[in-house]
Amino acid sequence: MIMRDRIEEAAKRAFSEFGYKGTTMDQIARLAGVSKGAIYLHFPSKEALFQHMLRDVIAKVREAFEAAQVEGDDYFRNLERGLRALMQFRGDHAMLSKLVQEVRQFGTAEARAGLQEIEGAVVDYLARHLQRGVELGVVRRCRVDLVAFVLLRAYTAVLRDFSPARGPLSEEDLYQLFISVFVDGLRLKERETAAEGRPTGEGG
Amino acid sequence: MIMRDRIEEAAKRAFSEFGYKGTTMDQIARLAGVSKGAIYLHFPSKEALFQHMLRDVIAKVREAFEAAQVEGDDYFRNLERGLRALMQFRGDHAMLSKLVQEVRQFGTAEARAGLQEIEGAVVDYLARHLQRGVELGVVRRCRVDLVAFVLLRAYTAVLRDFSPARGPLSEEDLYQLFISVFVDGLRLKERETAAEGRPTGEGG
DNA sequence: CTTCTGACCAAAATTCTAATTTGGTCACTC
DNA sequence: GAGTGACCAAATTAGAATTTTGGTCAGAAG
Repeated sequence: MIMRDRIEEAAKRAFSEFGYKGTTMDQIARLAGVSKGAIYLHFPSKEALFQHMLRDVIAKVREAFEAAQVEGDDYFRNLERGLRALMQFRGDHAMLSKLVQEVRQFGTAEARAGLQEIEGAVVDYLARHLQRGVELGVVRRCRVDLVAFVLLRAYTAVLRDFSPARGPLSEEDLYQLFISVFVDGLRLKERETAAEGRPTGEGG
Repeated sequence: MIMRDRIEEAAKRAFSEFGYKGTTMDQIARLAGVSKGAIYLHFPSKEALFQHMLRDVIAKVREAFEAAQVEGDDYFRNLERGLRALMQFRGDHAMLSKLVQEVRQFGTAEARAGLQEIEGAVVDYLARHLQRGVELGVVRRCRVDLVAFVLLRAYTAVLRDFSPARGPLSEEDLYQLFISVFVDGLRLKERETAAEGRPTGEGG
């Protein structure tokens, strides 16, 4: 069983450095110090090996989210911290960021499908997290799958496309956005008017 | 000046049908019934002509948003109707949907830049709309540019990537998402607990 | 037997080159 | 001055030649 581990280790390194398309089975075999045929004793194809490695990534993503949770802290504070941890993870995890680059640069179908699979898993996980919030009575009843998807995409879009183009966002900016848009909602409640920092109530 | 109009009309038709890369200056000239040199009397390059046509699209997008507004109706109802109109517009407007397809299929740089320009203009427009809401006292104070960006991206993502993969969304689903996530916020307020449709307050 | 190897193959990707097409120009016509 | 279209360098395409790649399998190793 030591051989299988060596193959997985080599595959992880290769996919992380060269992406899906840029990695060859020969390369993995060489890196693992085994023959090419040996790989096929454990995995039926390059794509199967790749998808096996993706499962590792998915597990790690969850761990990153969970590691950001602080026991006893406010539900939404924890959720926001988790979302930020997910964003951080994308930059830190070599294989993930390589796949993102590969899709952008070459549009490799397998890499694209892989990222979609990861996103799907993360959305599922987030949805379950939200569902727990609903059952705890802190989150409004809603289509948690849809909300999870929107949260993830919103964070990704803001950090990837907004921030670089229109000036960087501080953690505080992001947290304020999260609270004011998603948590409290955009509608200004009557009783909040005075607290909004407007000195007088006179409106044009 | 009739000649310039003929050129613009031909350019619009050509870009709409063949995209940026697929359209040639000869083609536009033929379609407009003028010589190629004539085009260069009015536009310094293919790209300049293309960007001129984009300004038309941007104006039309705004009109589509405004046409969806109902005088006297609730601000957020109008906003949601406007967002849905923007989504509709993308599918209906030939040049816009062709550019989206071109970017997906070939990744043409000019088409990508064009779409970004349109998005930027729409976000600016939406941000001003939100700012008016803030001044009217119906929208919470916030970074309207960031919120406008998030709203547009959220709607696009849901309709383009969520809905096709996980079953279609009715207008009602979308409106509920909009209200519960963006307008009222995800946080369940104390007084709402009873109204949420849960018969008794007992929670496991 | 099972575990593993590496030469081998068809298919896919890449490279090289010739031929075509394209955006843009300009001497010329009207 | 407004408009034309032959013309050009540069970019794109076409397609054959070559290399690389995922996957196989007869046989070595244990």
